[in-house]
Amino acid sequence: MTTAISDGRRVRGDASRRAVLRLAVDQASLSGLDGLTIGTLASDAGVSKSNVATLFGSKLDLQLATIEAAREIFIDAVIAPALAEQHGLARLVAIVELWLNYSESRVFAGGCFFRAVAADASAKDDAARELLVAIDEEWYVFLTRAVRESLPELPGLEGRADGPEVLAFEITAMLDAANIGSLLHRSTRGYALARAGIRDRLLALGAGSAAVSRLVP
Amino acid sequence: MTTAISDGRRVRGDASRRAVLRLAVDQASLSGLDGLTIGTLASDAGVSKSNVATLFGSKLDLQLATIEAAREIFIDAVIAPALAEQHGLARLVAIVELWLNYSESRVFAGGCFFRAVAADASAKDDAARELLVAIDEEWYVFLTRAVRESLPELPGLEGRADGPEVLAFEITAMLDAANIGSLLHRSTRGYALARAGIRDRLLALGAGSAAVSRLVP
DNA sequence: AATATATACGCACGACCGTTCGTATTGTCT
DNA sequence: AGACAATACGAACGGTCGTGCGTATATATT
Repeated sequence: MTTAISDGRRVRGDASRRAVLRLAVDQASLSGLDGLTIGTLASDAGVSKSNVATLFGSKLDLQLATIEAAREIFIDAVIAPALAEQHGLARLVAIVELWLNYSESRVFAGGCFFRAVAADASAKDDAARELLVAIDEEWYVFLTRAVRESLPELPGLEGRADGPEVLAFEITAMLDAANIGSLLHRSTRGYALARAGIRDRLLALGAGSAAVSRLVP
Repeated sequence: MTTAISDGRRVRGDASRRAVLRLAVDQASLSGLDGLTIGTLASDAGVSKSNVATLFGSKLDLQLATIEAAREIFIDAVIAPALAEQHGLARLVAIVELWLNYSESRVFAGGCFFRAVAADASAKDDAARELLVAIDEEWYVFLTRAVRESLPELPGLEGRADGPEVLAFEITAMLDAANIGSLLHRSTRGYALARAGIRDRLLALGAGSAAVSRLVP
């Protein structure tokens, strides 16, 4: 009589899945989706290996659930707070600052989850890669829209049909470079360079200095 | 009587090492330094597993040799041809174009070798990571010097002490973003965006349009 | 109350991992 | 010529991987 999805009974199981996934996203952000192993995960979570296996069915399903969990954490850390800002340049600047904070504060132990697993996944050809591609396109749509909504405050971008796309590409590039640099060199220099580079870019496009004041090291 | 390094006898062994390493760099560029396995490598090379093991001593030494081999291939593909260009903006533009070609033509099967293995290695704490950090710093020194030698042709960069460093960071960021994008999305769109972004950036800094004419999709 | 479902466990399987033996062969040096 | 070092191989080691099986328990549905 109830719907096919009967969550009532699965309260215990969902709690277990959530606890395992919280460890999984950190482990995957450090070692990639292949470095994510059921045995290590079970040991860290204090449960049996076969339990983790039955909870997620297969390794691939575990990877997919891990990616989805990381996506929700990312939304909570960056997307949702940015949407709380008002339209326009203020939101665009907020996205940049929130993203840099998301990377620098190590919401995931290995920095940005999606950059950490992209290298491993891009060489494969399974559902995990497809999901990551979809999430990446989702990000570009979100960021490009934020740029487009800032056009009135970025007069330098007028008359260029691909202006928003190029700027979204440049911003993403610098965010990723800051993330990678901080992981590889174990310093915060990349974050300062990204803030300086993006701020200069926005100022060159005619942004008001007050609007970009959030982007200072 | 001869030097301690007697390469004469090792001709056969060196040839074997080279053949294995040529496969190793491709495999590592696709699967990372951890995905590089002695068994698969031996199978692909048509030799025994124990042979590969004895040729390189240990897994770590194999990884280090693979990184060194990739470094030399990268130098041949990008650094050396760029140094053949004259000083200044021409060389800087050549570096960008050579790098994009190096990534797009898949000199390594998995795109840029160093970006592919950086994710896995940055979470570890061994000699492989140190070597990759040193190579990355080597790259930044090289690129920053090329920017500095272009200062007379980039008047927009005057008066900014950290100008060359920021520009080198931005260029590297866009090159990496093009590389990652082409691998994840399996399209060449990222390369066009990187060429457009870097060209616009150089033009905005006062570069002559002739000097950057190489950067067109 | 009876049945079905979802956790959770222990156990074992085949496969692959990196490493290490013993051994044969080849090339280099004294 | 003889001693020595470097390839190359086959075989086996302990370890971990993902997966499947049987079983016990707790919850939900009938």
